[in-house]
Amino acid sequence: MTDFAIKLQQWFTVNKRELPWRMVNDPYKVWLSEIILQQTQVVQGESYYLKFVDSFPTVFDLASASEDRVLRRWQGLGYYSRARNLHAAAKTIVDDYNGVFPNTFNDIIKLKGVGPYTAAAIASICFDEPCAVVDGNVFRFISRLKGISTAIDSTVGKKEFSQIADELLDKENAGEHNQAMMEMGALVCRPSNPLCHDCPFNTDCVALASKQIGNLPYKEKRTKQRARYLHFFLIRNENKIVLEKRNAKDIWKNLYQLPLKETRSAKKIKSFDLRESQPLFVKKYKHILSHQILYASFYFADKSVLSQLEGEYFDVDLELLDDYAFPQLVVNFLSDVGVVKTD
DNA sequence: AAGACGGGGTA
DNA sequence: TACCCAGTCTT
Repeated sequence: MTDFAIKLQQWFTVNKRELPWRMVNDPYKVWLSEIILQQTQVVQGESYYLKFVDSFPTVFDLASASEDRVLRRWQGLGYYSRARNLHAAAKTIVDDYNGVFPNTFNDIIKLKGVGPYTAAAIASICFDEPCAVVDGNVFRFISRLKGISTAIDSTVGKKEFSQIADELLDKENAGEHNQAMMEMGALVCRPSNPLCHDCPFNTDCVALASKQIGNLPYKEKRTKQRARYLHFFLIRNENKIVLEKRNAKDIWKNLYQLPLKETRSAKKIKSFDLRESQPLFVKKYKHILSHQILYASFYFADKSVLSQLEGEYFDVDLELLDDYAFPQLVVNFLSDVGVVKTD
């Protein structure tokens, strides 16, 4: 065991957070937590984890549930392919593994939605396989500790950081070591205002000595956003409203929404002939996603507007809206006009 | 190799 | 604003 690994695990023993998925090393629950925490902070994912464990205590419960029910539990968390893949993988585990979670990195990574990070996390935490995890926390911690400015979003960077993580790994305690690496990145070696004064490695840190903390890790790509203009129609009759399901390869796949007309610009809706149904403007929202800025308008309308739209529409009783997963944008609107209560 | 994919938080 | 988050999949 290296001095680094000893110091790291001593720090972890004292400072680790009590998180619900750390109570037991049930691979089903560890898997669930890892999928939920992809690109998601612990504070945001924790309540979803508890909801999932409560709704689907075992992989059999998850596999036998409908996709609608799984997506509804995921509502508001984003990156919904995670939920769809989670559901598909649960079926694989039940059908191909008799419900017994695969126990090697090479089998685990075959599951839908499981990549190198998640496979290493599960294999090390649950099955003591010596695989080093490399997530955003580990990239940051290593790049600063070693003073490495290779882009973390490049192919060579991924290889380089992964190799260093392998060298640092305590192979006898891979699961604890990996969690300690990530916890360091999350609690001490934070993106901004890292706690270098309290860091057990501050005398070893290359970036700290060279005043490069603020410049590391280095990333070369920056995401570009495009604008979209969405016009939703709230069509209400009696105690029902009209919905449609999103099926396209696009954001929010397999979620539900109000009847939608998308236009190329903010003004195009004016050429959209709505006179007969006399829609009443209600509310505008600007909704920010990683790659898109959504300018959304919501209108009250009646059923005649549907003849001017293309889509498969159906009525749903207001009492049953809880069974459908909606994009957060739609949840915000329905909540603001009192059609639904927020959970 | 580069984009797409959500939503919330920080400075 | 810009960047980040216990990343993965598609093109």
